[in-house]
Amino acid sequence: MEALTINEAARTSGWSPRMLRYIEGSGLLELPRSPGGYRLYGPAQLQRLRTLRELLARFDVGLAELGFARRLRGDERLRGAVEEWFETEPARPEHVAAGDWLRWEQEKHQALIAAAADTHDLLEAA
Amino acid sequence: MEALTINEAARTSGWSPRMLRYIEGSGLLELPRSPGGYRLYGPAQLQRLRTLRELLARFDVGLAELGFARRLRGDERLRGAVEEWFETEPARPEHVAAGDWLRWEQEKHQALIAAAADTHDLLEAA
DNA sequence: ACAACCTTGACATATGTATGGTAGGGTTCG
DNA sequence: CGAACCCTACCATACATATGTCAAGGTTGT
Repeated sequence: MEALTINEAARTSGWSPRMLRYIEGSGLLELPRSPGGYRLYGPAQLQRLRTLRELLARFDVGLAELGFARRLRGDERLRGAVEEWFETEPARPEHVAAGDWLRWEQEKHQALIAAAADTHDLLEAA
Repeated sequence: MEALTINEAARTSGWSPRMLRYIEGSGLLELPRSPGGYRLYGPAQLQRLRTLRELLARFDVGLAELGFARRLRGDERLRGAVEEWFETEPARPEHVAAGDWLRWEQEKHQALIAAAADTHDLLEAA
């Protein structure tokens, strides 16, 4: 046996066996299995588990959040949508006159104008 | 009044007033306030709220996850650490001999070698 | 074969996320 | 001024995350 089984891996990685299974289930770590189905932890996996621990502790991040980061990396469209959302400048220049405000906003992202129609109405009514 | 107050914004954005406050608190949306402290929703904010809704629904993402994406964008070091973690190739080439396996791993990321010492011992003992 | 270890699945709990209320007290604006 | 609306601060709930533990049954290695 060249690789460690789950309890040995737990001792050397700092995670509990329970969490090692949980982490695998979360998709953050792929593990080879023995013919009988035992999870096998080699140096590569152990290293990842240790750095994972360090990473989560150092930045106070959760496994779920890392899972989302993973999604972001893998899903081009998700990443694009998120990027686009953040890129939309939320700051309103103070020197824009109240009357020009709406137009100024609408000119920024034509693709989003449609949904803004009712807002326009509501604003007019106010 | 050129901007909407929270209940009006709720009606046009699809979020409940409660959630509008929650979203502001989550840091995903900054809002100007009236002199008396009322949250003010202009077209920019309303647009963002609508696209936010769309984004979360379309990809089944939560506000907390978006919050993490925000952190990733803003925190260079976090992003680097996460990137590095994911970049570490978890795949082990099958043609690496058992004896060379550890060395092969260790050569990959020198900064991480220290923590691997006990693993080495455990592996030797096995 | 047998002791020691692993697997999956289920139950349990503490904390966090996402929402909805309510109460006491200020703000707006006609 | 007064009705209508907003604010902050709680309480409450349903589901998710993170973890522990236990039971019934299969795997390993000597």
